[in-house]
Amino acid sequence: MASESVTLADVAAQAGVSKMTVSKVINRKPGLKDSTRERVMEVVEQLGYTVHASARALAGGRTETLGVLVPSLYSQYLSEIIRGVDRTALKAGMELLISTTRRSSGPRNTGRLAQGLVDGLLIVLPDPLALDESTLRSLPLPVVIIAPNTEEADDLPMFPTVDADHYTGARLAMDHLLSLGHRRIGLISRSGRMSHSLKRVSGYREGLLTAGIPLDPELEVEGDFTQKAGFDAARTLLNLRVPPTAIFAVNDVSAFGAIEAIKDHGLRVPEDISVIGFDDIPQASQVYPPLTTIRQPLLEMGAAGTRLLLALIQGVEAVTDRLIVPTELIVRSSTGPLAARPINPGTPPM
Amino acid sequence: MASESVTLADVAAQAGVSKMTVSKVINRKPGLKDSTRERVMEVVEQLGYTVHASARALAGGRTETLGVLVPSLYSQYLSEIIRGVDRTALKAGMELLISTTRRSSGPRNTGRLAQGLVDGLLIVLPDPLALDESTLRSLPLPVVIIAPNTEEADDLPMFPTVDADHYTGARLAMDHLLSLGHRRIGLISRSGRMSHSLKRVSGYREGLLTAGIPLDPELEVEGDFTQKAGFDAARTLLNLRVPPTAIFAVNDVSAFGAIEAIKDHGLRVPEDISVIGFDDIPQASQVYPPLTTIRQPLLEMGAAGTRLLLALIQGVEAVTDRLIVPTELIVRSSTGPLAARPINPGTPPM
DNA sequence: CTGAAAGCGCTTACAG
DNA sequence: CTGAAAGCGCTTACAG
Repeated sequence: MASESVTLADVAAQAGVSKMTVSKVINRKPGLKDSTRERVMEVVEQLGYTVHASARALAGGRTETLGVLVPSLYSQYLSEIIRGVDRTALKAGMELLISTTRRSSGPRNTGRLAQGLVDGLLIVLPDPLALDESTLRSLPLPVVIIAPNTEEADDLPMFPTVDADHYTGARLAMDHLLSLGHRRIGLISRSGRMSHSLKRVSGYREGLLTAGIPLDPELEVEGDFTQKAGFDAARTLLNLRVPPTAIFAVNDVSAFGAIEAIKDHGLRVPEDISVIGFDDIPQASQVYPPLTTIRQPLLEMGAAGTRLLLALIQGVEAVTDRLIVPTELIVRSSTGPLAARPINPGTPPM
Repeated sequence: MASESVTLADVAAQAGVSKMTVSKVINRKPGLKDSTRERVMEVVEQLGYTVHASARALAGGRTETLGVLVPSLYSQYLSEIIRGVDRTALKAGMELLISTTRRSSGPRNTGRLAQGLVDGLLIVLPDPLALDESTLRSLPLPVVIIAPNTEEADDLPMFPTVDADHYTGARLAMDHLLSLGHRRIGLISRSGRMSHSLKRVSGYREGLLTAGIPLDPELEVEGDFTQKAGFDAARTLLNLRVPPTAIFAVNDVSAFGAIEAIKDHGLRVPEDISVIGFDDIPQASQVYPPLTTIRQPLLEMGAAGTRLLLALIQGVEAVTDRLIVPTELIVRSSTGPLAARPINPGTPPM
């Protein structure tokens, strides 16, 4: 299978020029006769020559490649960010190499990425400090961190970060529900101290308070970002003596579970209960009913982080070290105006 | 940020030995005094030295890294295969570098992977020939293809392939439904000529025929693997004069859509209608009701492909060039025995 | 407009 | 048990 590799020297010999000249042609450098350029290109085609990336990296430093480090490939959330990175990298003529941080891998679990294979590194960190700080500090190349899901983002002063505006997004969700007339609004949150989730919970509470509605601890149920937990949490909410007329789930997947639970309970979405999610993962528009949610601009976050990194690589001073990308309300069909009639016959209208 | 890179030479100088000796320590080669080994390791730790992957690749050939080439990172299907690859690679002490085939990227769109960065390449090809044949032929390194979704797998005689047993899986699904007493079984297929889907359709038809049940074209509705299409297809099936009592969707996502449609129609799963999917994506166990489905052993496929590749790299002759991994019936809660009473009051029991 | 030389950081035979 | 030399395939100054 392994057809022998063709090298620069082979092309040079075949074309009757020096290796340098071939190198210049390959790298589109100026200062060559067009005829020379053409002749070399012909030989390149004919021999099927491709640069040996490692050799180029060793010699020149430039790899024309960006690295992306993710905890896993296991969520659409991450895939979407990577898509944004991919597009922007592509436009800039950079290839992409992706690697996952693995529990038991070699030293400084950044895989091969920090070892001279790429010009810069994008680290996507949805979990609190998946990499330890000393690992981060010793990275010998430009780095940008996307979605640093940690309260202590200030602990990472050495790198620029990109994140979405979770708090404002949650306020957007609450304003939407409030404007539809809902006053009794349930929350499906996430256990633990993920800062994303905490900020969204703050948005929920302050949205309520700002509207003059007192908080009711009964209405806040913990989930864990899974559909199952969303289902269970919604069921708890539905069994309240006075159930909510709307539910804000801090992520879409929980919202899917909530919708299942509501239907299962014999009620309809949004006629009887409205549901709003957060994230706007691709599936959000494909479920039934299509989910109203807060779009977390994953694609843009990937793109913005990439642009930042590209600037760093070129030695340009970053405009900002803490980039916050705005979130957006996406109204679909899972939310609607507060129904005139009470949900449980016998319960007085609120 | 870029703390200057520490090289082999730095370590050698600091430890008072030759570069060769340091190299031997790093690569765990025999023939060194333990005391030397220890002294070098200390300096390595102290200086935070890591090998420059490119330099090693250039000099030695060995990169201790496997490449995975995927069309995108955008499906759980692919992620799951990669997980299998990741695990097996990890056990073998190999790092993983992932890249996507991008429409407008450089020559021979295998990204940087074919350019001396890895010892071997795993290509995951769920779409028919995403890479053209000449690209494939000129790959100068060991290659294994996973899930070659094409009728013309024989067009790729140069590489070993790994795939799941789609036909038998579909037969398993039909046998399950048939054994529950269902006779009128709807199919949600996929348009186009994807061989995965075609094999599953064959399993559906031959399952029916083998049970002595004639085919009814009305019962076969085309989807496109999305939840929305599954929803629509199921609705079509439900509106038939004599609707099916069970539905086989050729992928899980379509099955999710079908379940939505059934609930939306005021019927229950599985009491009124049974639904079985195909793939067993992680979500299948998280939806409500948990989905009965055919498990496509994605993880095992990734692992098997990796083992094959590892063997190729070591120059071992592959045991087989066409590895077919068995599928498995996973019974959960979306299927049940044929109900005694008819679905539509007024329709005579079958 | 083109080329000969040096060197990137490592490993592989080969000596001692 | 340890080391000096050559070379992997490229690019970067520097000449001409």
